[in-house]
Amino acid sequence: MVSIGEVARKAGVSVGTVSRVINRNAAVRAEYRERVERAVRELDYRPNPFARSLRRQESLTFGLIVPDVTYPFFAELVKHADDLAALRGYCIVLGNSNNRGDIQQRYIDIFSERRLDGVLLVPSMDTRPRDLDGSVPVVIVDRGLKGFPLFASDHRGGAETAVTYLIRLGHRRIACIAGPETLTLAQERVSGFRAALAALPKRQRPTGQVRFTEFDYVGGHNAALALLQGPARPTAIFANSDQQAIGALRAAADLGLAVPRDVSIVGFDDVPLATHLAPRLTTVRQDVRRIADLALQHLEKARTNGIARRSVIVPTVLQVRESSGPPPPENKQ
Amino acid sequence: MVSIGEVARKAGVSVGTVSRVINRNAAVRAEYRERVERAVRELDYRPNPFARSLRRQESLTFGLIVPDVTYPFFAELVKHADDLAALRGYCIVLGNSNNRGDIQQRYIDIFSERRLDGVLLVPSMDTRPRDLDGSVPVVIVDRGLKGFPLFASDHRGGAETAVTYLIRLGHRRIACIAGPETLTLAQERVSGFRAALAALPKRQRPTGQVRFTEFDYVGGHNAALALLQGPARPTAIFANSDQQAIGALRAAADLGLAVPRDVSIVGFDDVPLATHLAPRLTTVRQDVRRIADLALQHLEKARTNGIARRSVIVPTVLQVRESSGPPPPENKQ
DNA sequence: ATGAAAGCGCTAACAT
DNA sequence: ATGTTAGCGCTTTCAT
Repeated sequence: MVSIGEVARKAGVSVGTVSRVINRNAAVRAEYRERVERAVRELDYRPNPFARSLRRQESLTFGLIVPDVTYPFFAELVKHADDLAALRGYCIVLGNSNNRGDIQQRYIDIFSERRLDGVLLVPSMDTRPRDLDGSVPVVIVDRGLKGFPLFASDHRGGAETAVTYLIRLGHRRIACIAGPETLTLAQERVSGFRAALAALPKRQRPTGQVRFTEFDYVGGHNAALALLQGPARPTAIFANSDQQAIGALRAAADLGLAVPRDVSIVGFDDVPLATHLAPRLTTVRQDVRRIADLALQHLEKARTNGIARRSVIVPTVLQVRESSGPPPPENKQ
Repeated sequence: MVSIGEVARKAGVSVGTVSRVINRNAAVRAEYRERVERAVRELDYRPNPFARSLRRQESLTFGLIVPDVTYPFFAELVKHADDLAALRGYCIVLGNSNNRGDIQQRYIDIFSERRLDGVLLVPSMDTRPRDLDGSVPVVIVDRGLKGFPLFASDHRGGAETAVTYLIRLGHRRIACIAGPETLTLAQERVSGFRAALAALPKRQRPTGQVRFTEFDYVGGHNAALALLQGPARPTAIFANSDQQAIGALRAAADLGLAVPRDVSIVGFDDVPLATHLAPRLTTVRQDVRRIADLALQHLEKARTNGIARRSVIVPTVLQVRESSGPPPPENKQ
């Protein structure tokens, strides 16, 4: 590996000058600059990042901790974060917490030991990380820890819009498959769900059963099975993730129910898969890229300005597709 | 940030001794060791990783470049790689090449500039990376560049098994939705497909149309649409990814065809989603975790032994589920 | 077994 | 505008 000293010698200048040329931040005589650039090229010189980080106290690296990359929504988040970070000259090191608080904590520790410049944290369900105002700046993304500033979608508003849409369609028995009860994210979507129901006059107010469960396929499948086999079968299900919605689709198929003829299903996230199912999924679109961008931006400024003190809420958009429609005739009011 | 010097002072020993205690690789008098350990604890000392990397010439970090994390198979790979790397004390920095050769190349460059200890590369479709025997050890995973050593599944064998199974079921018009023609991976699966067909005596040899396309939902959807609307509609489709198979499922639904009654569909990968669709997907299971493990293991040894010279092939297992069955009666032979 | 000190490769402050 | 040099924090050799 060629060092800055060798470049300096070859170019016939001092290491200081070479450094100035490389970092383009100081005036260097044109002739020297060229000599240095040529030497760099000929020796194929790459500055040693460890030395630079040691000196500058920065790693040009962010950590990203997600509950599970194999959930399509998080995969999307990872993809955008990676892309946007690269645009800014940063790398992303990944931490897959597997929905476990202890693993999440381990990654926070590792990332702060490694002196990353910041961490994007999508908290896994069960634990509030200690040490959040420790050595590494942390920004919470997607789902809030109660009371912590957050970069996320308007979960409540998105849910309310979706359910209002179902009500307008004529549904009066609407169920909600929510996320794990411990997550504020789930609470917020449920509260949007309830708000939509509450908007109707009391006497025709729809009934709204809620089931809290995992955000994944299995959670949605089981919850929908229970709902659809229970008393007063709902004519519409509002699931809090597309994965749950897919599980619900599967449950409907299991029971010989057609979607949307017998039951309407609405999801949340609008992952790519949503448009490739039969039927295509009606769902609440989150602007993941924008969320990632804002969070990254914030992290980049964090060293100078300190960490976020206020939450940033990004709007969602309902995508109406085939999996929702009017309720069966006998249920119309 | 507390430095090793401060620890040494507090413990009343030299920095050398502190270093020896931290790295547990040298004999240190028990009394000193304890004094050092206490000082470390009380000061909450964490060795500076940049200084260590600078000295040791290692980063304890691997890069992982995938065509697209949002493809469930790659998400799975990333998850396992992350987990297994953490077990070994390594971190994974991600590079999402977006199926583009130029971005892939950019990540290879970035990763070697950053002096990562190794790179796991799942090549994107169109470009052979230059500089493969450059500064950073690279291991190719999943899909081969012609002539390069590779850690991957037995693509050919997996395909052959799947198609043989369809033939045994009685299918005689079997089509193959393959990956992009430029990938050896696709070629190998097609060759397995053809080998299975060729095993039958000439006069009853099934016809086997092949369509090369993207590995994603859209590719599968379009290919299946064309296949199912073409002359001599196949009674079974062997798709080269679960995503393609899902697209094919959608195509069948579009055309009012029931699966598996009118057409059987088989996928490849066995991503988690495969068991959560209606109908559940028959598919070829890849042992992603094992592949990731072997590749990582190899990378860890690479610095001493040099990079792989031979490919490692991991067996696959056919998972029979609901999306496949005997052909419609009128097609039985 | 331990301390002293060189040196990894760079940046930035200082002197000219 | 440029060269010289201290020092970032660690590991490791060398002496003892």
